[in-house]
Amino acid sequence: MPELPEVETVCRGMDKALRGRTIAEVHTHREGLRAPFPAKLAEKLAGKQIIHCRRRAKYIVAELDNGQNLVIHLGMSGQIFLMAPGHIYKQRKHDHLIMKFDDGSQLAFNDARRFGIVLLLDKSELETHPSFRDLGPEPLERSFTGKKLAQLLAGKKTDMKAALMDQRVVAGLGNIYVSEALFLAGISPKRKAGTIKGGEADALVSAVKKVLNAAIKAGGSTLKDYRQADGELGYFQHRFAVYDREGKPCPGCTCDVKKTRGITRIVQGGRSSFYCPRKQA
DNA sequence: AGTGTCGCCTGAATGC
DNA sequence: TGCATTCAGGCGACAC
Repeated sequence: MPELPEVETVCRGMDKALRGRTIAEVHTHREGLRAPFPAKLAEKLAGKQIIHCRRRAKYIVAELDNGQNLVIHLGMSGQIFLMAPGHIYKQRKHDHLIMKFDDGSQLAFNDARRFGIVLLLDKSELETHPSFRDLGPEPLERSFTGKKLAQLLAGKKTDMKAALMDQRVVAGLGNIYVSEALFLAGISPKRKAGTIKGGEADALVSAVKKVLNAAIKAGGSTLKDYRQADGELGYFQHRFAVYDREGKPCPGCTCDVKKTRGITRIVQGGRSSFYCPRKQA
């Protein structure tokens, strides 16, 4: 379940390992994932140099020296394995795309559930492609303020859970960090989105930035030795306040959890939300 | 246009 | 032990 912090961590690892590298060979082991791989992907990538790797929403964007961009979305279960030069590559189950580089580095895109996607886009398409066109603001940018969020939520009848999951409102949040941010801001996932404004909007934006930055920091510390061994990127240990903690006390809890039953799980739009009904109004 | 629901896919966890 | 069922969820497709 890679969300913004996990994708950011993967991008940083890829950038460090692959910036300036030239793609030597590409192999695909099936037709595609959620969508077919771009036609003649291996041919189109061979010989191109990677200028840098960056993130937009939950997409990894590797800019190539011909103006094209290799775009990877990890979906639900996608993982990137980076292997240092000299590492003997052993194919794992669900390794769907392999890239080899001029210095002997290798990258494997592994995705058990195949919800991931691979695109090859021109620079201009990073604005116009359906996957990018409607994306909302990056939550960690300065321009993402309480005022901005309140504008985006104005008039919305959906609940806050759905609103923050909507990539058109803000880009990069998923099920985990929506629960975490709403808890930190003291806002119920059931609140109608259009009612969030002023101080609450400010608090929510601060909470979003705080949970994302903390998670990125946690991910960064796991990156240290990523080029050793198999170089798995994308998942790291991170302690959550409410996510997947049904029935447990929330941080700073003073309740009698036996009576209050602690953190509550509800289903919204077919997805679990975790929250504290006593702290989140 | 905005909102809500479904299905894609596999593996881990759970139930009988 | 083994088989079946449930659940996880990003996101596009679709219905209303």
